[in-house]
Amino acid sequence: MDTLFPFNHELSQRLCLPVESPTYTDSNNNSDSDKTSSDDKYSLRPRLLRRRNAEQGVEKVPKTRTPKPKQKPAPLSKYRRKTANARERSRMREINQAFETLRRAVPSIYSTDVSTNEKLTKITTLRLAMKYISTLSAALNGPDLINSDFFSDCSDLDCLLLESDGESLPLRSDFSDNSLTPADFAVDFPEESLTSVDFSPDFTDHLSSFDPFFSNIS
DNA sequence: TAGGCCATCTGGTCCT
DNA sequence: AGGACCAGATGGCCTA
Repeated sequence: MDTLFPFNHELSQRLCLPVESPTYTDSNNNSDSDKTSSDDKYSLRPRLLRRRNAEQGVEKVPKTRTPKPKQKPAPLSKYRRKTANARERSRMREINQAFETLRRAVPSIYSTDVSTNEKLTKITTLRLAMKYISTLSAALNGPDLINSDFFSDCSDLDCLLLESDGESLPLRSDFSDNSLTPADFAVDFPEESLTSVDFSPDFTDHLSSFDPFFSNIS
């Protein structure tokens, strides 16, 4: 079994720590030694952490009396586990509904891959939305810019995604004047919610030529 | 068959 | 104490 923990074993020997042999239980039987949290798997043991911090010059935290080891809380009862799972499912459902709304909010010509009729993945949706918002913001700052961005430069989805990696999108600066809110781009919002944006008729026509969504804004 | 995407379960942590 | 949120693990489905 030690072979599964060569790192721990070697480390213990180097640091003259007592070697602990891990014990295993199945996931439904949470014994005290069944500590499979990310802490145990990915962080260093406290003593090793202190040593490394000292080597790196990290300010030493005054040692306080070590509290008694925390009692591991008992696993949830079957009932509470079930209700927690149900809540988690409904939380994920809400997130997915929000993704669906976002899919509809990005220009419809990009909301499906024409060749396969597949819906956008979550990550693709986010990237496209970032790009879309960025482009619209740029357009609001100067309508001339719109000709050189989202709608005309890229003729295919791959091109858009390459440009939508989120690395170079000036979103923060775009929204610094508070003239736009994310709600302004959501198709599910009533027209009244769009009043914070001052769209001139000419500019609205200009945008409508790219996306019918803007024909509703006047 | 490998890799991507997704839903679900689960345990940990934080907050009220 | 219980709920919300998060991230890891896992397995299913689909496509190249």
